[in-house]
Amino acid sequence: MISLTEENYLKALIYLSSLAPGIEKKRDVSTSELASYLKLKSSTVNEMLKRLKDKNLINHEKYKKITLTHSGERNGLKIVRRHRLWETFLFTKLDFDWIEIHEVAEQLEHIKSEKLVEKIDRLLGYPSFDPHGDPIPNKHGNIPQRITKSLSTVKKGETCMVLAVSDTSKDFLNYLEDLDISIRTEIVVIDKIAYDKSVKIKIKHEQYSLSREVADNLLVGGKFN
Amino acid sequence: MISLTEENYLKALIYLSSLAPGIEKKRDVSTSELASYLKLKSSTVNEMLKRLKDKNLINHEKYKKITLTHSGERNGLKIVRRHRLWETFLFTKLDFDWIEIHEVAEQLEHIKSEKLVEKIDRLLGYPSFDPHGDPIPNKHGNIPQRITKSLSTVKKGETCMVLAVSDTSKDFLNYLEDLDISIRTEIVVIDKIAYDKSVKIKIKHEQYSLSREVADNLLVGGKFN
DNA sequence: TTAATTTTTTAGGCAATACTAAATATTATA
DNA sequence: TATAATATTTAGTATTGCCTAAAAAATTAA
Repeated sequence: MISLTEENYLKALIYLSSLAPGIEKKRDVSTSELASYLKLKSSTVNEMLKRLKDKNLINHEKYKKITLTHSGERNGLKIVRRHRLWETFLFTKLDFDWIEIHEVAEQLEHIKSEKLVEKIDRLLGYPSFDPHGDPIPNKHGNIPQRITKSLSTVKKGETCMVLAVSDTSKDFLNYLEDLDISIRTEIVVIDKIAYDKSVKIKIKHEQYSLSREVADNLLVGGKFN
Repeated sequence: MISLTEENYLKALIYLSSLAPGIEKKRDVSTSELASYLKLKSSTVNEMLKRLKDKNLINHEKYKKITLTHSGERNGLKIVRRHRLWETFLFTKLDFDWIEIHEVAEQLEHIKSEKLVEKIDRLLGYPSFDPHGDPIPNKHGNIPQRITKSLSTVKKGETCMVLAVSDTSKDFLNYLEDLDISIRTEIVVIDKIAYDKSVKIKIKHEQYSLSREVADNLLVGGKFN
């Protein structure tokens, strides 16, 4: 039996080792990195690492980096799956805002019932991506892939569609909401300013200028991707 | 902040003091009664009582009975509300069996989000009764009333409708499922056997004989109640 | 109404999960 | 390479929520 707290550690390890933006292939994670991500002290994390190792969920040698075992990865992905399915449910079935869904899903993801997850999955029509555009691992732990690129790389004159964001902070999501940008929003790149790498865009006949930082964090695909 | 464990104590107190079958008006609850209901030791319960008292959720004097404060009652009813709304959701929206819904709802009832509960309530069309026929307290803690009587009290020849059960054990629910009896099932009382107080009934042209015990635990109302 | 029984409370422990402070190991820098 | 800086581990503490065993109070019964 994996406790709620242990589940959160596994989820954090999955995120830091594979899912965080910019990670190409799996990377090992340090105790302090995990501690700072979870906002806990290293000593606390260290103790938990012992327990996770005893349960064969991670590999960890004294003073070395942490990697997930097969079982740890499988269990971690299960939690990611639940989290993203619940987010999708809250967004599409209960009309929660894009911004509110995360913290409720943080709780719902720990509900222990295989059947419940499968029923929700079916109710949603077996979605591959959540409302943030992130892929939902299937029940076997396979992660659907989709080709996305940063809005910064889109050429002048091209039209693209927002598929995901690489920053999910409240500040960023709120800003996007102000701009009326969400998943599946169509964006036309009108101009690219060489000086500060900012981008002039058009959304439904409204023009905006996005800073380089914002453009970097908007992941887009072809219009019919 | 009320912890998950504290919520379960409050829910148990609401049940034992007001909601358990056969309770007409509120009754005080003893430590040992609560302990045995929660399958915990009296000493454990005793400690928790101190915490609940500190939080002004119960009244409790040494060696005396326990009563809920206004705040304790309100909070307890909130949990009952959530439990019954989730049961209704699982049953009507996800096609869970009558029998499976309880233990999943036991987990879901602790999710902390007012908004989620209200959204689920709306999705369900603001139901007054859950799939077991039990009343769902509204957001102000008011409990809808419905006149029900035991099947044992129905006269020979009368038709009635199952509205609730006073035993929700797995054994009993399974037995009802075998008989194809669920909420809103119509029952015609064909005969009442004085000898053992058993009841001959008809459900959709099928005849059965129910023991006194079973008839006692089936709560019915008039056909159009 | 005293004695036996039951209930409640207290005392002392344990596991999970967090903390601070101190010790130790590793890595980086001068 | 020696030292400074950083990371990790250990040791000791706190809280929640559970336990057993024993003491104290209340209730029941002879």
